[in-house]
Amino acid sequence: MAQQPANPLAEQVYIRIKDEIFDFHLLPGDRFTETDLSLRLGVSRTPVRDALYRLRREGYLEVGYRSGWSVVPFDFERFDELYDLRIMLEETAVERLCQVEGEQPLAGLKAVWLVAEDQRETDSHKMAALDEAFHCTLVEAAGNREMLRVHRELTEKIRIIRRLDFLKDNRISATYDEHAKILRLILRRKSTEAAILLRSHITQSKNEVRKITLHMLHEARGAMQRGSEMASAR
Amino acid sequence: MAQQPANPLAEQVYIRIKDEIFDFHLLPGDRFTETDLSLRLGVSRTPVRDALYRLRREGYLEVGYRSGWSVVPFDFERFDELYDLRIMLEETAVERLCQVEGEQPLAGLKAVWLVAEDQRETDSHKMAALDEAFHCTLVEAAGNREMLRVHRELTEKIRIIRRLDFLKDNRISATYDEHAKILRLILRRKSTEAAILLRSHITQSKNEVRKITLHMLHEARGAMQRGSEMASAR
DNA sequence: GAATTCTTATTTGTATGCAAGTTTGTATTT
DNA sequence: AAATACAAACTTGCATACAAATAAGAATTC
Repeated sequence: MAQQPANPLAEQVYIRIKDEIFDFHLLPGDRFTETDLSLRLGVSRTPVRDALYRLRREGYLEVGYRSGWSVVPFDFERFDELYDLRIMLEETAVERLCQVEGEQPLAGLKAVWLVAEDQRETDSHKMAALDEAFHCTLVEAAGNREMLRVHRELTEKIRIIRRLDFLKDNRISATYDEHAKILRLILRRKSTEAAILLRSHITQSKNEVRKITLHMLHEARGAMQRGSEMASAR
Repeated sequence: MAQQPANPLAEQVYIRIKDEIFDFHLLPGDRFTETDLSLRLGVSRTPVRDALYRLRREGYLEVGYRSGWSVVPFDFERFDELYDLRIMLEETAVERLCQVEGEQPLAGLKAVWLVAEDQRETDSHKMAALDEAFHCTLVEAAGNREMLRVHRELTEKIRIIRRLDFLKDNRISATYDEHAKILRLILRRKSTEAAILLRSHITQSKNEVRKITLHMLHEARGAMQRGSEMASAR
């Protein structure tokens, strides 16, 4: 019943390459060719090309005219701008949620974030996923599909550095506290306060990310790989 | 010196098909195949496919698994949501522009919009282009490239109906008046008033668009075609 | 006559072939 | 020894060939 994706192979290749970028197997600046990939993945160049061009349009890769592909280097200014866009989208979402009459569609969030301390998640990977889900749900509940689409794309693009944020565990508990506060404010329709808190919450993440240097990236690379080895070993 | 686009043929095909959609040569619901297009345009299926998949990702086309392509039908709710997204982006831009110290980078706009009545543009095509440029410039001047990118994509997506707005010529003079007011408010750093006026200005366009029925679309098709014939005949 | 099944033609997804242009390594020259 | 010129190998962009799945139509059955 689940309808087949448009071109299955290209989709798989897309996910695979993106994962390799996010797991820092493919590092910013790395160069490779279409033939490399098609041999390594065991498919022809056609689906590989489809996936590569998609990733190019999304800003992850660049291609030189007959001179190969490369992973685009990190651009921290761009991340800053994405965070600002994110603040704008989520603030708008929160304001709309506070104006909504009747029950707000945020029941799922309560079950995750309004829990006792010993119920909290500690794994940084899972925490990153929960954090994403929290913010996406806010935007989704606001009911504008285009804003949701933009927010989703944006979320994908900052995921690579957002994951690094949760490697410090004080960030995990801080996130729990702030999410809980924001959620309570929304449920009580304190629009302005919720928006202010949300803005400072995201700004904090943004500032944490600023501190991330290339040195930290390499440290993180190790952590990520150990993490995924552990994950795949169970 | 102008660097070659990544794949020239695919790019041309992309522009061509998009134009055909916007000029209502390809109507919502129309079906076609890759081979059709490749024969009609005289290129192979490869660049055609590249272009089609790009248009699909942008929401203009859909493809059935081994059963051909079709132009997606109009979704007026989606247009509404795009207009709301647009309001949010431009309001933010205006607020930022009012906070900027020193000279604002809006000199170009003054020359276009703060002119005597007899200097005003009357052609609906050119008017639509000027209107687009006005709003894009606002966002661009605010300095966030990601917001600008989203705004550009959005502008592309509503262009198809925005053009219809200026077929009524009272909309042209109203637009001139409102743009002039907004611009003056920004230059005088009246942030709140500028934002309010901008919001109502865009909302008006949004409401005009709501009135557009499929019947109007067909009328407009004639006008568009006559327009482009006249344009190409001189 | 209507519904159903099977066959055939159509359509996209994937693989491969070819050509134009770039890069890289080598040989030659100064 | 350094720089330059040249050639061969690569790399992408586009075209074409093939395969799998779908849709449409004809034949058949009730």
